[in-house]
Amino acid sequence: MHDPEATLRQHDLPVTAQRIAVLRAVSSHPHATADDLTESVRGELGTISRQSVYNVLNVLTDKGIIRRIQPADSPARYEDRIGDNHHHLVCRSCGKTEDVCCAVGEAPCLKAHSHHGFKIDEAEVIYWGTCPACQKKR
Amino acid sequence: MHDPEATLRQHDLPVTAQRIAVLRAVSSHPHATADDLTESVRGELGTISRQSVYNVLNVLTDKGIIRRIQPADSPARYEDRIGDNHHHLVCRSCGKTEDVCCAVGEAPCLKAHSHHGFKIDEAEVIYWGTCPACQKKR
DNA sequence: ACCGAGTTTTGGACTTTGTCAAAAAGAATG
DNA sequence: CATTCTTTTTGACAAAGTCCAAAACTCGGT
Repeated sequence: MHDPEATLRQHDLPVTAQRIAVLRAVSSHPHATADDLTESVRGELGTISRQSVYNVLNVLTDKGIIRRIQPADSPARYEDRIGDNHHHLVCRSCGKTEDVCCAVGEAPCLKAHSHHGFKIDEAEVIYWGTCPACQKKR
Repeated sequence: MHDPEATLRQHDLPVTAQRIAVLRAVSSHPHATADDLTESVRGELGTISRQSVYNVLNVLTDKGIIRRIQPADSPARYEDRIGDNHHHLVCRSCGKTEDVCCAVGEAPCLKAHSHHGFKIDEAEVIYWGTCPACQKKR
């Protein structure tokens, strides 16, 4: 995400300091939670309301500018990297999240046949495990 | 789940009316939420506290007797069917959840190489889409 | 069948994550 | 610049779950 301002204009979104800051924060802290991002934005802007962070994140998510991921037992996390069908690796004990490319060749995970009459539009894969740091701790 | 009582004893869990009822409810209402299950158990026992339902569900989940699934934007759901590595198909608009067998042959989804030093123990797949009923509605 | 020790269940307060709504402030167009 | 429409802010609220202490129950031994 090189130019947050341009990105906003491309999507017909009024440019505000809050949006620019949130966008930058998401970009530089992949997989951060709304809370993490609020912290980060406050460091840059001084203040921002909790609600605004949510507003911005929701708008950006709706426009497809960022992606929201919601692993079990964790608040939602946000990321910049979109449209490349990658998946996630989450640590059960600390929540650390990493990106992984689709492990099984050319996105076969998307080829699920339409089961039960559902119209499938996405296959979400989460690999659960323990991160190196947490492996040491125990 | 034919004999909830026997199942409890097998796992060294004291047998209580609440546990039997919750276990039966999970068995007969696959993918139900804690709230749904509370409803169902109240129909059978008359009363049960909200906390007890959570207690029981947590114990059963810890012991591996039932499985908890937590799709985004939905409260946790519980199921009986465990150990067969099946995945889920969730309707984005109504939350209806169906089981699907691993779509790509013999569980290749579990073969993710250990990335980033993580020790991976599970690959969770959720197929997102629209169920037949919700397709008609719009 | 009863007792006692140790678990469960209960009820109520509390926490976390997020949304709703109305008023104040700010961006963009002519 | 002024107007209009959107955003931001503030504060209340909602859903899902957990924490804690007291009361009730289960189970093993007698």
